[in-house]
Amino acid sequence: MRNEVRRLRAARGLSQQALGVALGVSRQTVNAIEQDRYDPSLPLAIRIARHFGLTVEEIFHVDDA
Amino acid sequence: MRNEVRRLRAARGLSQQALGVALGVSRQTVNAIEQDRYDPSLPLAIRIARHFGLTVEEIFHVDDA
DNA sequence: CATGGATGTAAAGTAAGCTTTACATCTCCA
DNA sequence: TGGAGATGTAAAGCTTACTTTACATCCATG
Repeated sequence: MRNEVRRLRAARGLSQQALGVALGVSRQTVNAIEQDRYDPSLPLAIRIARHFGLTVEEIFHVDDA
Repeated sequence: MRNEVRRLRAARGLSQQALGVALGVSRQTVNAIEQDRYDPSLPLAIRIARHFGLTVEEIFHVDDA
């Protein structure tokens, strides 16, 4: 799964740390998601989408199906 | 997190088994999600939403935030 | 130069998502 | 009546999501 998190975060001038705090996760988690090392849980994905005022599907793109 | 999976599945006359097959998961997984025993992973949530022609946010509702 | 902020990454541990196998209950229908 | 399909649930096992701690690198700026 690819995602737009890095782009959205950078566009707002936030650090990974700051975004992590806003989302209630560690900066390592933000980093891992941005680099596609793993997918966020569903509740975290929904919080991310809300944070950026977008839908989950606008931020997270399934490669295969 | 609450969700509309049972309602949507029943409206289409599908068994948990049939939905599981369509989604690529076991019927126990469908059952557990319908009963809020745990949240689906993000990729599974996206597949569910697609299956029903809805968005993730239309199907999965975060209680708290 | 050196200090600090931002990022990348790794290891160890816990919790959550999902599987298979198995059993129990209920309902419907031949 | 009894067999089948649908559902609920549990245990054991594997993988993934996330944490904390820790260290390394890269820039920018005093």
